[in-house]
Amino acid sequence: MNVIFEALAHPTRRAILEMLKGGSRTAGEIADAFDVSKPTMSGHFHKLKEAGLIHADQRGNTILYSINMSVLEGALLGFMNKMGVSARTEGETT
Amino acid sequence: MNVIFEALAHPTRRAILEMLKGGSRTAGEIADAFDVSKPTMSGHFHKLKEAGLIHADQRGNTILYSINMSVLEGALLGFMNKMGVSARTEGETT
DNA sequence: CTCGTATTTAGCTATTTTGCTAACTAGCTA
DNA sequence: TAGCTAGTTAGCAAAATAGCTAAATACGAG
Repeated sequence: MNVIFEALAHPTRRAILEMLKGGSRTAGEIADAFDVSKPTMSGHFHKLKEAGLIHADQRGNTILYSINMSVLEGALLGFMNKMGVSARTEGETT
Repeated sequence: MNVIFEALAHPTRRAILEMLKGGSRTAGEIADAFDVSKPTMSGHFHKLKEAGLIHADQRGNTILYSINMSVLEGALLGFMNKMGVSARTEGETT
């Protein structure tokens, strides 16, 4: 849980997740969308991966990253629940 | 928004918010509940305050801190919304 | 096998964060 | 006013973060 909130603390990493929300992208595609070097982006990927927020899929020469929505949801809803912030997932009846 | 996620990135600060969820507490009461020095706690209060997540109320000799739930809710729900995570506040009909 | 492309790892620097102790400020009480 | 209590500010050190360039790795194409 802590590693997830640490991963979410950087605006670039939140933007990567937002971009991935629209579908999987290669490391290069994502990197091109930001104004930092590829190694720096690679470091961000690493943190997101270590938090379990994204998943890497080697596709030949490239790496296809995709978001792990359930991990993000779990962390956010879990924290909201602990904080007494009322929120529920679509369809939940509690 | 960024300042809020940065504030939420530290486990002690999240724990402070969780403690404050149960009602207002003085700086000393909160500090006593954690195993770090008071100046360190004061630094955490400062970050939470600068993020708008807590509010300080001077009561004579002591400072009473309380959580600003709407700010926390706004940030979490706002981010979830941007990420396409389905969540709504209690009673919302959208 | 060699070359080019995609991406990460290594190694470095600058900045920020977290924590500490010591000192200061403000308010209460005697 | 003097002294206590509550809390913050100042100043410092250690560690983590974020960024860079250069080099390494891995794969596919020729």
